[in-house]
Amino acid sequence: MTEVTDPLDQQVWNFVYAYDAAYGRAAQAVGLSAAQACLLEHLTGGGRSMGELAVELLCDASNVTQLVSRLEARGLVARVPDPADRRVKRVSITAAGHRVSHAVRRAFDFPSERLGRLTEHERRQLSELLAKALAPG
Amino acid sequence: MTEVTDPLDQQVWNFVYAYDAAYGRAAQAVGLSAAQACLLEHLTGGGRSMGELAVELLCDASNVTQLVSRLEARGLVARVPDPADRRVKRVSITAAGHRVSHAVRRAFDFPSERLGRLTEHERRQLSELLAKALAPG
DNA sequence: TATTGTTATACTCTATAACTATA
DNA sequence: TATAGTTATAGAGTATAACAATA
Repeated sequence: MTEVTDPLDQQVWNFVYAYDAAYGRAAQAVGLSAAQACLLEHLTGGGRSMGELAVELLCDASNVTQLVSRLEARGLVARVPDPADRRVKRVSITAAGHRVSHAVRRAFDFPSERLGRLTEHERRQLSELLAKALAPG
Repeated sequence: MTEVTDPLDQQVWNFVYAYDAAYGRAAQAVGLSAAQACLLEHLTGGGRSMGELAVELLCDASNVTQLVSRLEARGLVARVPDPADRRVKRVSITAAGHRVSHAVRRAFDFPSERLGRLTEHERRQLSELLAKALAPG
């Protein structure tokens, strides 16, 4: 039986495969799992509650509890009860967490090695194509 | 501290995030994990040895043993010793495995929902950009 | 002796259900 | 009573090291 796959679909698959592999290697080089690096990345834009993290990471709250606990044990994030509603825990990245997060970015060579091959014009083209594909609706 | 991220890098991150999430949902809809669906997908082009699968899936051979065992227990793949070298096990997809694999493809809506928004011209453009980014060397 | 694959083990990821604390 | 988060638990993904079978 022959599997008929659209050539572009296959290319996108390969692209995502390479991207994911590169990100996993970058996280591993710094001693993190991809899930841990991803959570840390989400905190670089500012603190989040546990529930917000669960929504952003598309996973269950109980999973966030464990991920945060492991990162907290390594001093990369801190959990602080929200004064306004003491059920809520605000998670923030520590200075050490920032250093590790930056190290992941430096080790993540996909953007520079792959996207860096494109000219400015090509990058703008790609940006417009991705925007159209991802647009809501 | 402000995180400065190139807009294209961010878009590519979002694109890959959406792609991975969509693939995970497609696999789950058929009762497979993403890793299992991925392994099955790799067999649709023909049989592989355990070692070949480990190389293609970028993981350890002991991991392939477990993934294949679970798929075999559900009748989706078959393990046959290679007559020429009886250390080697050839893994092939069964008829049931093909049906499940096709179901994953049908449930995987990212290509149609997202890439399908692009015109033929845009798809060709995207194909060329990805080819340039992924070219070996 | 070298190679292919498996087993034993351990850790992480992930979800469900039951629980605690707070609102 | 409802909500935020945790704990207990279980299944799956993953790797390392030790092992068996074959070459």
